[in-house]
Amino acid sequence: MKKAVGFDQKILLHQLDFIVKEIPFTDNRQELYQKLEEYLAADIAGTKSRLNARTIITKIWYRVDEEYRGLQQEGLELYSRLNLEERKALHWGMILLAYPFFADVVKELGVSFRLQEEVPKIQLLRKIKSLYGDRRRVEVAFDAVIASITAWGFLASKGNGLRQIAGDRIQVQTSELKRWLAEVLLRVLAVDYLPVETFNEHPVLFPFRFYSLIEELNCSRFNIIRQGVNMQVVCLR
DNA sequence: CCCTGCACTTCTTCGATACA
DNA sequence: TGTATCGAAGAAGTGCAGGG
Repeated sequence: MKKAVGFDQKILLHQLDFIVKEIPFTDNRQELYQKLEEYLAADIAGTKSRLNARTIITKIWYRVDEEYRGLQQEGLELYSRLNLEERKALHWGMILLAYPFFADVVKELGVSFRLQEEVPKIQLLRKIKSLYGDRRRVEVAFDAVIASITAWGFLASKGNGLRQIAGDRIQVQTSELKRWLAEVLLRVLAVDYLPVETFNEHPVLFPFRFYSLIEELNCSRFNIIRQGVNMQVVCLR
């Protein structure tokens, strides 16, 4: 059982913002890597660590899997029209697609936060290790994910516990973003359909909240199917 | 002392180029 | 046109320093 983890460095939002802004103005890979290298030099002193961070950042937004190219393009276009908070949701979605490890960690966080306000870090790590193996690597990556989410303002550490920053669930209002995130969720979970309520409550998206999602999903992109008396299911067309 | 975060080293994969 | 080779980039593994 050796699943890839990959996400092993703390990543900051402004670094992700940077690459999103640069991609449209950059012709080739080398040029982009060069720009990113210079930009990261301000944050990260060690050469190798900087390369690691660059690897992660480019995997999220630039070296996107073939099957997610559409979502990537759409994301890049959406970016400039969103406010700071909603941009976080955009980055979040792209990371979920790029790093299953990240998705697993935030899912466990989301699940735990449903039950309790504060989650012991050790307990969470144990759970992740059960999925990825008991390796030092898993610890390093786990910390990287936690540190990143904390830096983005979603988490606070308190002793050995992690708590969600209360009342700070980001409201996703932009219609296109709601649809975009809905598709991301379907892809990340690798399912064809989901009950409507699930979108708002899914642990993988625990820092975000959608309003009046049903209207948004009633569009050319999705099919809404009624199942039984009061169950509606959403699937991609 | 140990834990945490950062950095360095090693192994693997991928892609470009050259040559048959 | 197909394949061998080589270098660059990615991912994992290991080491180490600083702070509690």
